Amino acid sequence: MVADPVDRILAQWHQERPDLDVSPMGVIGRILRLSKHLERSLKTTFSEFGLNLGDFDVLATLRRSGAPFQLSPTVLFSTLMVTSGTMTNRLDRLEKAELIRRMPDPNDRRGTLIQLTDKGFTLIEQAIEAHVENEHRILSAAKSLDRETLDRLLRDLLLSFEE
Amino acid sequence: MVADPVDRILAQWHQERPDLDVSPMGVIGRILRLSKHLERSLKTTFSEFGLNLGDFDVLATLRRSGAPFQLSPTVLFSTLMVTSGTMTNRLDRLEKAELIRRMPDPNDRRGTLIQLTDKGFTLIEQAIEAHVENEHRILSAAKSLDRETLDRLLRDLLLSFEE
DNA sequence: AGCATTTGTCTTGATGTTAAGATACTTGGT
DNA sequence: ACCAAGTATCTTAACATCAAGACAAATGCT
Repeated sequence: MVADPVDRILAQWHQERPDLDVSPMGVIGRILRLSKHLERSLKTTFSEFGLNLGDFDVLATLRRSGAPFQLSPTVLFSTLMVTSGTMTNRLDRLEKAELIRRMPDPNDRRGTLIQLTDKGFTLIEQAIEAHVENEHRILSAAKSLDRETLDRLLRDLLLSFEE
Repeated sequence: MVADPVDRILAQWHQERPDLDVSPMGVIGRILRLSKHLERSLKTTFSEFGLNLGDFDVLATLRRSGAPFQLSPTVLFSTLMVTSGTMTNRLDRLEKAELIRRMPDPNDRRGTLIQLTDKGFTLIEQAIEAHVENEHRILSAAKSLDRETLDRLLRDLLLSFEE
């Protein structure tokens, strides 16, 4: 077995605090570290389209929601696990770039509907293709990875948070 | 099989863009989303000790490095995957809280050694126990999770970034 | 030994995120 | 129909992070 940085961390803790059962650090530490690597990789692709990760997420969420490509800010910020203030900020930015537009919600005068503009649609259509290609490249670097099993186990864990 | 949020995202993309093979989004999306959940959970514990995640990481790295609990800023920021500026900022904060101290590196006049103070040692000693306990609680929420297999697969993937 | 390159740390300015709260509107109970 | 409670969005201020670069000291090449 080849050791990774997390194995070295576990070995240090075992040395220093043999009384602690640090085994959960394996799974948790690896997920946290992987997400740093992943965000770093993904950023590169997004920046080619003038987007950061958060802005991409907003556009992609609108795009995959299907025609007419509109969702409320509340749906967006709760889907993406950010605060409402963060979403206001993102939407301001995207609106200024003319990638989305804000429209009054006809059914709720408090509400707003966020819609992809044509420009936004065209951009995310290209960005998602580059993004998916990039994701393929990233995973193919782990040659013998059993992706299906990993997927299933991650789902198990994720469901323990989401239900 | 129970669907998680990522399954729903994949289904939407399949509907909207059947031409794209979005399968890598499964693994990658879950890792990113899990890390958000995890960071949220871990934060709660750290804040009981007046720490944020980054500060905890610095103290824990020093603690597990063993006596005399000192490392250079460069070792710290490269271990923790942050920029040097971020580390300066964290160290300023921790120094002001008297949890670490900066000492000149006797072997390199450009360099600094960061050392845990007694106060820092005592604090991280308590925090790490609460943290590990919290991690056990988090993982035990996924009752039938095959943690060993998940650990191995995550290591496979992590190694593809770290080598 | 001398000089160009690299390394270690910090500074600066910009940016994205958050928590807390303000405001306007809607909903549900009586 | 009224009103309390809840909801949708935005505002504000504080904060952590980053990229770029400044500076001093160490290293390595000739």
